[in-house]
Amino acid sequence: MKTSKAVAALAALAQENRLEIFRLLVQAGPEGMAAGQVAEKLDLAPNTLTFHFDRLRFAGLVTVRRDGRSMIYAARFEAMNGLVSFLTENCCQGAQEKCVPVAVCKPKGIRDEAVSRARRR
Amino acid sequence: MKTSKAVAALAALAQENRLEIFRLLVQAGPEGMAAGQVAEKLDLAPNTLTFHFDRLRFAGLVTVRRDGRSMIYAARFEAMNGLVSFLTENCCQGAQEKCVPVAVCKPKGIRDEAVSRARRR
DNA sequence: TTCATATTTCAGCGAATATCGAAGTATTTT
DNA sequence: AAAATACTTCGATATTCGCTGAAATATGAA
Repeated sequence: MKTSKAVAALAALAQENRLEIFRLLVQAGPEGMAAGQVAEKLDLAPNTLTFHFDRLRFAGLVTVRRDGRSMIYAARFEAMNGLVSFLTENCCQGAQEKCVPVAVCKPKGIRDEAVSRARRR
Repeated sequence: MKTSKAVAALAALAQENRLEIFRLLVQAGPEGMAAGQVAEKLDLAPNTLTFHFDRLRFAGLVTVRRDGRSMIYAARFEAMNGLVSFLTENCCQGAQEKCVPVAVCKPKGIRDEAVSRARRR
């Protein structure tokens, strides 16, 4: 992962509301959640929410799809794992048995391919 | 970990120079690095570097100690691991065998106590 | 078609951020 | 004590950020 990409992701998460949005999506899993549900759970104005979703999306941390009149947002687990491995890269100076540099989270429905792609970067 | 603490850490890392500083310290290990060495490696003005170190320190991501006329900065691995586990909290919806929620990195010289303290939060 | 629901776009404003140059402080060397 | 080294503090500035309110767009229901 490039530094600038990591900075974008960290900046996107470095805001109280956005961090909660992202964590909600992480816990919701790969199927995601409708924007309206998120708005309700976190008590945010719809336009504010759009603003935050845009930033998360631009940073590569979430995806969207339309379902009827709702927009379904979902966390991109590869991005999250990639960020974690970037942060912890070479953190153990040889004590490899104690380190878990990649593939921190692999929820149901996420195939191995995405994880190994993140590992390669 | 509280959300506001995580936001502070993410904000501290959400800047190109600071992220590189932190990664350098992570790779340097628990003994840390003198400010001057960091300045040289990353080609940063000393005052700018102080500004960034202050933010990392305030966010709980690094520690300092004086050694002669040098200031030695070191990454706080518990903080890093705590942040990672906060981000990935409950990310696997029951597929626990595939998840590594805490203690991602435990370098030489970091005792177990610090890791288990992070786990408790 | 008309209305209701779900979300996005736009303009604007106060607050926070990153960097720079100049001056200040602490520690070691001479 | 004076000079050099290693950082830190201060003041100023241009940029970015997060929120609000009003209006617009897209889809579904009546």
